Amino acid sequence: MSSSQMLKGILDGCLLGIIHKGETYGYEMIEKLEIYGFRMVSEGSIYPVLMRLQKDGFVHSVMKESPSGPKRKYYTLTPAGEEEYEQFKERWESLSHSVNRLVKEEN
Amino acid sequence: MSSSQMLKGILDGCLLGIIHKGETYGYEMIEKLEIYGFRMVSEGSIYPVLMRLQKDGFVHSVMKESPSGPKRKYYTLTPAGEEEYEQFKERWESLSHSVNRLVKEEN
DNA sequence: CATGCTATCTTGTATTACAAAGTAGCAGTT
DNA sequence: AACTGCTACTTTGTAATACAAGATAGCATG
Repeated sequence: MSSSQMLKGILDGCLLGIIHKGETYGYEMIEKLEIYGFRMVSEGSIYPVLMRLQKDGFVHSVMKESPSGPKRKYYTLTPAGEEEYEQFKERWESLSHSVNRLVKEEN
Repeated sequence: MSSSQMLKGILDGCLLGIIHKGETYGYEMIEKLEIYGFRMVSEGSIYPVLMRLQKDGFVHSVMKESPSGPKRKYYTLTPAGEEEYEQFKERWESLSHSVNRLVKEEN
């Protein structure tokens, strides 16, 4: 039972959420996740997720020049991605309420 | 991205929580999970978890007669199990706050 | 030209939820 | 007695997926 196991099935929804807030690229998403409090989400975790999201038609990507450094792959949500994000939020609401009822219940 | 993936790393903590509330057995835990709102957590999910928890020394089990039906394996938390449950709650707090910041943030 | 930061991708591994199937006890009905 | 359905636990195989580790490469600064 580790923290990383708890991320399963949540990470992809969180990435949809971050892209939903505005076009962004992989490397920057890692920094944003850290700001939200996610500890040590590594590149090896998110790049495969981004590719899966694209394969499933939830995101669209464009290569753009960086003002300094290598090119960046910027992601945006497709309509299907917006819909998927809405569904993720509902699933998260349901799950987190269940866990909180259990964990915070007095007795 | 399915609901079942979101359970990963959470189910074992929830089982610790249910046992923490009082001695109980596998079949009954499934019913209790349903009451808390967990949808369709099947036997094939929880029995392997219970065996892992026992192997790791977090729970102790005793076979007892049922007033009707086959014998039941009743579980209780060991001190290490109580400690593990406390740590799970902290990890859950941290993770759920991070996700909620992301998901509920206005922008 | 060497170092370090930025940026992406790939491979292999470990974890784990779950479907499916099996075993078996007991109660009530036919 | 045989059948049906509920209770109760176990095992096997599969699919999903987070992540470590490593590879590749552009750019800037000293």
